[in-house]
Amino acid sequence: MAVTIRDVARVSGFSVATVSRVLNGSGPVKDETKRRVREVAASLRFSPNVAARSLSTSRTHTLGVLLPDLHGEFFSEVIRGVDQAAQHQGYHILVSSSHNAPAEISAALATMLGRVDGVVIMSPVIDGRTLAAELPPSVPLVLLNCADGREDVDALDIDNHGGAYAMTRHLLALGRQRIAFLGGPRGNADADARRRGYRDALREGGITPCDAWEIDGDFSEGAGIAAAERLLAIDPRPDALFAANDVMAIAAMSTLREAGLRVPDDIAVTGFDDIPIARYFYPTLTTVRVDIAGLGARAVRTLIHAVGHRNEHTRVRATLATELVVRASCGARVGGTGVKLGSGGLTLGRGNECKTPMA
Amino acid sequence: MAVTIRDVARVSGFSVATVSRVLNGSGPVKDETKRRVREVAASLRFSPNVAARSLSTSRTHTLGVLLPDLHGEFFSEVIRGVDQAAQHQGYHILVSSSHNAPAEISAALATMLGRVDGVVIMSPVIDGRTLAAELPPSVPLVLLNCADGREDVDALDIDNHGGAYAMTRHLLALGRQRIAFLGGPRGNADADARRRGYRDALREGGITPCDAWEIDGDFSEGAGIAAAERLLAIDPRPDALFAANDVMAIAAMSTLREAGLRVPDDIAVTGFDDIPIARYFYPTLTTVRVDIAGLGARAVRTLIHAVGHRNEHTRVRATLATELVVRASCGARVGGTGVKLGSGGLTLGRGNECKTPMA
DNA sequence: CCCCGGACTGTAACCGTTTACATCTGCGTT
DNA sequence: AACGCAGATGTAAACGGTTACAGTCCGGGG
Repeated sequence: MAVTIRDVARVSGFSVATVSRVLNGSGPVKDETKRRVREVAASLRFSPNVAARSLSTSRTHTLGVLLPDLHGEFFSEVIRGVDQAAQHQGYHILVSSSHNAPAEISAALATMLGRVDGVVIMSPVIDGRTLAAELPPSVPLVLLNCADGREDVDALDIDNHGGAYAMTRHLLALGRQRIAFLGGPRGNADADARRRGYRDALREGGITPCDAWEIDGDFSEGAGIAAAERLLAIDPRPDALFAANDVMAIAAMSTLREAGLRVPDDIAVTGFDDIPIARYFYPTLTTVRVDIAGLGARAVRTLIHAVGHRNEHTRVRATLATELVVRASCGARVGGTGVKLGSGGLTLGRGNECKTPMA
Repeated sequence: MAVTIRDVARVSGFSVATVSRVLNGSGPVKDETKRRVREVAASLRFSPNVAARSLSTSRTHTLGVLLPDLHGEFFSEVIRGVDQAAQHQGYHILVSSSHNAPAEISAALATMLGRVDGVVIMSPVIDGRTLAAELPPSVPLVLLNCADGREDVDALDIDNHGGAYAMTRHLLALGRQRIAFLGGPRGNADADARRRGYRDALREGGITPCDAWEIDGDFSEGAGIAAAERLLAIDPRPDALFAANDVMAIAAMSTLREAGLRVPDDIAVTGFDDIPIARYFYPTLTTVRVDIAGLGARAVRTLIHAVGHRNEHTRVRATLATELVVRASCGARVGGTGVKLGSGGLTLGRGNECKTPMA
């Protein structure tokens, strides 16, 4: 039915080997022959059968992307970065989400196995060792935001600790004394690192972290609301709330305002991620910017490099910088007139880029 | 290197045909044989080679998803719905985005062609005929939110017109006289239908749509800001702004408040989409709810049905209902005390589900 | 003149499944 | 006893590429 390489060979008068060589640029072929073969291939609208090709080369030119979830802008940004980089290098991406339990990841990986040349896994809740063990060592793997990875797999994450540390220091510098923290789920690598950054900054500022100021959340709007309600009951009330992501910060801020508090006068509220909407909220949200799409793109570049080297490359372990974005919700008086709405805010700090190639 | 079906055959003492039959549940096989084969397959950790299988069956168990963009929650919701439904039916999804020009779509389709059993394309800016022509008629195709599709392809969209109509009627019912509309890009199917809904409702309310009240946007935050600034210069100033999506509505609302206007007292602002954050904004945003994930899921079900019937099925053409969600930003006094924050709002209207199976 | 090597091309063996067709049972019918 | 039939299994031919290996041709060095 479809036109095959044999048809091209027959019509052009050359053998399938020559046609293949022309189309793949492998082996020496006379210019005149190339021209003729290409001409015939084009006129027959020949397009090589992908399955046949990957059967004989055992390459799929496809990368797998496993995400825990797809809610919110965070994960779509990951995909965006991944897709852009993959497309740029001629790769396709197979996306699979809703994997939180090891068993689910394991099943997803199993069905992906022959379909992809490598896998990017983002899984803040499962440790890297467990994940790496699910995959044959020949399959390249890049871990994103994953705790406790093995040394023999590539791993990228963002500077959660540095970002949270900078934010907390910033609030302290503004004179806030009682800074509450609304965290993510315990055991989530991102959430835990942000919590540590918060605590370290407090201690450095001479304040002992206290349990009453730390509220557990789950990165959802609902958690933001619940946290705000709980905050209103604490006496003395904290004068700042640092939420581990923007979504919770925004929901909490709404709830606090609804209850009659002024933000930032009565209480400062800040977030983490810098989702696009953060700067359009009222008051505009002070937060920590994270280049999520950049993280995804970098993961793909790392993965394709690994694929090209048959997974026998030097492993990469890198932490991407985060950036403090100061807007109105923290109460900083930027330039004496407040923050111009719609601007990106003022960059006050920057995490460290640390890249450690492994031996 | 890897274990093949021949290994399983050899070890179990049966032929490859029998092994294949057992593993695929095709053809009659003695129970004892089944047991033995499964046992051996499991012990050897046999996993069939995907490429070989699709070479001989010409099925990939993979669906392609083409999106124009990946910014914002809208598209990630599409993917979420698609992924969920696909996973549920044992299919994988190949995602590709950033396709706005016909040439880009065409190229993306070409590289996808042998890798997928069917394609979902969301492309509000390119008409359905052009898209359908890019694909051989044997490849199942489902169009999402696409204008002017051919009758021989499945097409789903959402009731943009009905939603916009309901919103505009609602604003009129609240006594707003001068309702401005912030649209999407001209030529975008969603945007155009929402604009028509707005105009039709105005006319029905005895008001002649006027150009001065219609502002062109592009669904971005920047467009919301620009529109708000332009609105402030109009005399007499409109007493309501209906934006064609939530992102623009939120940005516009921020800008208007920044300029000293009270929302909704001085001007009502409403949106479209009901993104999760809409109910946490201050004031909470009145908008039109759209079940985007549901749209994606339905697209996949339709596509898999088409794949199963070799694309010789009865074509589906359906419009998914939208729902007016009344919160605070429109100035409605729900229950006399305002809208409870965090609630889903009050459902006042519902678009019509219309499903027209084609002959 | 012979031989060698490099450029070019062809033949055919793989890659690992599925499946049409053939074969071989055993059993019930006529 | 011959036959038909259905169930169980095996054989081998696809599927459509890539590529190792084997030519063939030609020019230059010995």
